[in-house]
Amino acid sequence: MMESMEIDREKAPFTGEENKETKPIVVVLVGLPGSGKSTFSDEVMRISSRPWARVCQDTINNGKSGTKIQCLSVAATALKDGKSVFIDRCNIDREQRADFLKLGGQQTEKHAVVLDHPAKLCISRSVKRTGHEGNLQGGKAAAVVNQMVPKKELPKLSEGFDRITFCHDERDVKEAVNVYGSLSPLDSLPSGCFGQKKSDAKIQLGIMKFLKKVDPSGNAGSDPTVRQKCSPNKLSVGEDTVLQRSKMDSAALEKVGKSNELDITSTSGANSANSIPTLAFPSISTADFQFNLEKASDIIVEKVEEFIGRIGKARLVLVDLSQGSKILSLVKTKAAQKNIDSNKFFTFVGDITRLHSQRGLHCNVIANAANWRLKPGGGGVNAAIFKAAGSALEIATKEKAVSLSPGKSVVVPLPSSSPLFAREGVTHVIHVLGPNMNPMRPDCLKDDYVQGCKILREAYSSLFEGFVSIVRSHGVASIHNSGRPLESGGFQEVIPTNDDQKAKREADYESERSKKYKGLRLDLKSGASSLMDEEKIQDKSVNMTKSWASWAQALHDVAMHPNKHKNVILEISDDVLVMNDAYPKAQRHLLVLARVDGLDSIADICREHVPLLKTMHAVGLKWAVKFLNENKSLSFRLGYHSVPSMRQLHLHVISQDFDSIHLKNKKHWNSFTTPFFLDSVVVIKELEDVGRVTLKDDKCLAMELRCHRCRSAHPNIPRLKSHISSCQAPFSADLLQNGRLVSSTGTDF
DNA sequence: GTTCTAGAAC
DNA sequence: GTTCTAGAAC
Repeated sequence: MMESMEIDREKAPFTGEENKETKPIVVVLVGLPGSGKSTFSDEVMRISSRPWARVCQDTINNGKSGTKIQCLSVAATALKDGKSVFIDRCNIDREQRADFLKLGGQQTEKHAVVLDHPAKLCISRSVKRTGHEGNLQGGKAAAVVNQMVPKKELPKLSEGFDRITFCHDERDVKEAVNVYGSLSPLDSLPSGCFGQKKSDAKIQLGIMKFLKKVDPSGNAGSDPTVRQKCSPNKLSVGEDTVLQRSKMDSAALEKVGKSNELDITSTSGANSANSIPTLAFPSISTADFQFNLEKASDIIVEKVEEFIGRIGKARLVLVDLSQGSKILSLVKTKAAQKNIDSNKFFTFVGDITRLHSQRGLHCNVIANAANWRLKPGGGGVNAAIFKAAGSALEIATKEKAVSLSPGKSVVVPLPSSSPLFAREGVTHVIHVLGPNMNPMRPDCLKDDYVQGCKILREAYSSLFEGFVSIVRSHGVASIHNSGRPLESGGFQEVIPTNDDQKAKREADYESERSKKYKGLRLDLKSGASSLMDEEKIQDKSVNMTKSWASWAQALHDVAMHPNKHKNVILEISDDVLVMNDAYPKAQRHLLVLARVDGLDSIADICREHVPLLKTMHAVGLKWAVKFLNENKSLSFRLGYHSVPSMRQLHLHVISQDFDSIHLKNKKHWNSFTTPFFLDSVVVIKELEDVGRVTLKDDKCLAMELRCHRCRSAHPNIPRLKSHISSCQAPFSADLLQNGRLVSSTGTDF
């Protein structure tokens, strides 16, 4: 496992220097006439805060069409001025693009944006356009496009591009416009191929075969200059800042053994790599669980040796985030000593959640150094993988198992809805739990390395067994032939739970899953969900109103059945009732409840409720004044939570001392001191003026802790509370005006 | 909404 | 080691 600090280096994963200065970008637009290249660049330039120049061959000669040489010269000038440039010409084949890839040398990023619309569409567009300009007869325009179609050769990373974006429809184009348009002068984009259809490779291959231009394998390796450029032996770490992406990748690749005939192309984003099933795995138990590195590296090599004969052409890759990783170098050395085939097993530096997009290494399976609860969090690889894979992985994991014992693993097919599937091509995650030697962590084995080594061996056996089962059951075919990963072919180890708590969780699991995830299970079951599930899903889609958990019903119950709660009610009428907040967050903290059934929160309010809100405010204000008469040092705000936790519309009347043992966390604080708290007077005014209330996102609740008076920031709740106990700064003018703050010195009464 | 607690932060 | 947060469970 990697430490979380290392995960933080994600943005500059290699040396941390990559992003220090941002290079201008040469964006080579690729597309037929009428594909929208000019529109694309215009759109980006319109919204971008970054300096751009559009180099358009059609207009470069004082509005008339010019030459490629002119384009190169204008582009070079723009780059010298620090501008990024769009090369707005068809750039339909490799040869046309090659010279633009030399622009600015290594000081520029080279991108391609492919506007790959159907030729029919391009023709109809360019016919219209040329008709307008009167340059070409419609028929001629069609002929020009048609002539170009067979020459179309999609760009590849091996040509020297750092990044290629394929757009197949208007939605893709819009997305790409946003991506480039929102780049600030300091931003850079991740390297790699984005949006490529699986069929592209085949079409491309067909064209190439037809033209006999390129090695039909489609490999960049057919280009000797690239191969040489990529030779790991020619690199040293110090060169990284000026290296281009393809070099970075190969530098990141720490091949086991001394051979340098490694198929770099298979790791540079070329399609051929996608066809080799590859398991990327972190070193298990050596980070957080403090397993001895020497022993761990022995076990890794031993287990790799045992399994390497069983995985066919598939590959195992030990991954670590840091360049100087001890475990990588130990394993590398030991694997070389044992002459393990370095094409099938090697070590690799990179973020395991971004091996394809950042490092060009496609791994269809990744291992996760999981925790026993199979839950996100905990830092390191586990946190990173769950974060990168999104909720889809959590749900898919729950489908397979709820806990894991040390030495065991569980194979989880990754739903296509997961970003890891879409971006990285990961089809399976194998969670594996190693032995813990860290006394600070649960289930520590103390120094029992006899037991520890046994469990670590089991862990790798289980992991590799899982990978073997994936390779054997569907392997290559599953990676790209379907829109979603196939179910694992039988292998999985669902761990029987062995203590009461775990057993309880497992028992709860079924009912909980049906409660929480019924709407999401469509992703998991490929149209084969049971009738029962479908009924539940339909129910959910019909009933769109928010459902409230049982604990959130308390206020509703009081409002509907006040007789049952006489002891807590301070005042009651037909419309409203007043009660103390059960967990007051300040010296004085009341709730004024609406007694109408069906008004759960401020989201249900519209103009017709203004009289009710005015009543609630008047009642609340009356109590605030009463409290002020008892203690003139207090001040009050009356307002609603944008998104309340408890059902039944309720107005908070809360003194601004926030002196309470019940105020314990950030959510408490921010729910009363950020825009999440909607002042009653403001809500009423908004309803009267525009007929609806603007709610605030619950992002407010995660904001930093700031004093509500002087706005100073504080690192944690205790420090904040200590500060507010003495801060006497005046409240903001905004609060003092408009009657939002009720105090004895205020203007309200 | 609170309580409980693992694990992050110090 | 203690303090504090944040997520899960209710």
